[in-house]
Amino acid sequence: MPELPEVETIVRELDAALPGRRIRRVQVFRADALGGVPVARFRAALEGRTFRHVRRQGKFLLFELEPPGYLIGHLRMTGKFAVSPPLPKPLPYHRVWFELEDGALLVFQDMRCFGTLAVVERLRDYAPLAALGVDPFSRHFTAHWLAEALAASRTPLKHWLMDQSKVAGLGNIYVAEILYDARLSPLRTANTLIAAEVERLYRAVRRILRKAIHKSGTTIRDFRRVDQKTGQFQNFLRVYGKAGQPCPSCRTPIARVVQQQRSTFYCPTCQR
DNA sequence: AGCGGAACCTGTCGGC
DNA sequence: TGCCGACAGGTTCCGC
Repeated sequence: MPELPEVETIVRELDAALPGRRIRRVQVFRADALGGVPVARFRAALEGRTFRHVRRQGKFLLFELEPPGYLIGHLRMTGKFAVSPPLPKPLPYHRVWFELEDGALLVFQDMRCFGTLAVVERLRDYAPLAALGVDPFSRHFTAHWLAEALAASRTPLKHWLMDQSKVAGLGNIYVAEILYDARLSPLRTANTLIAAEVERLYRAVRRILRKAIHKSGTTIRDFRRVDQKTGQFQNFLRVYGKAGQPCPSCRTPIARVVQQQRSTFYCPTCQR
C-alpha cells in the first residue's frame, strides 16, 4: 500500500499527535510484525518510554523515544497507524496497541500481516535502514548523483526505481506516474539515458512526490490517514491502474505489462 | 549483475 | 450461489 507520500502523510500527522506522550502499556494481539522478537521483550523495551519525534526514511517510520531509542515501523502492503480514543477491545486487524497515559491508543493494524515493528537503541543497529539508498528529499539526491547511479546499471528503469537500495521510497504507483511525467519507458535500460532524460527523470521524481504529499497520498483501496481520512492523489493519477484508457496527452490506450511480477502501466507513444 | 519464481497473509473481484 | 484464478500500494530469498 504505502509509498513515500503515504508514509510522509502518516508521519506528519503522528508527529503532530505523539511527542511528549508516554507509553503506559503495550498489547500485542498478533505478533507477526515483531520478526520473532518475544512479545515480553518488545513490551519491556517500550513501556514507560515517551515519544519525542516521528520522522521517515524511505518507507520506514522512525519514532524517536526518550530515554533514547527508536521504534521503527514498516507498513508493507496493508499496515496502518491510527490514533484512537480508548476502545473496549481490538477491532479486526488490530495487531498492536500502544496505550498512552491518558488512555488514548496508538494502533498498529495490518490485514495481511506483512508489516514490521522493531525497537533499537541506535538507528545504525538496524540493518534494513543501513541498506536503504538515497531519499528523494535528502540533499544527496541530485541530478548528478542520479546520472552516475543510472549509468552503472543495465536493469530496466522501472526495476531500478523500485530498488530501495538505490532510491528509497518509490513503489509501483509513483514509479508509473514519475516515468509518465518524464516521458520515459519503464522498459528502458537505466544506462541508456542521455543527460536531458536524466534531468527530466530527476525533476519528475521531485514533482510527482511533492504533489502527492500535498494531496496527502493516494487511496485506491484502503490507505487511510491517522484520522481515517483518505488521500486525494488518486484523482491525479495519469497511468497507474488505467490500462486501456486513453493517454491524457495523445489518446493512445494505456498499456499494461508485467515486470518483476508487478503490473506496469505506461503510454507506449509518449514514453520512449 | 540481473532475472524469474516462490513465499510471507488476507481479501476482493470477475468469470464461468 | 459457489468455486477458482488473478490481483493487490512491499520485500526477501533462492537458484540459474
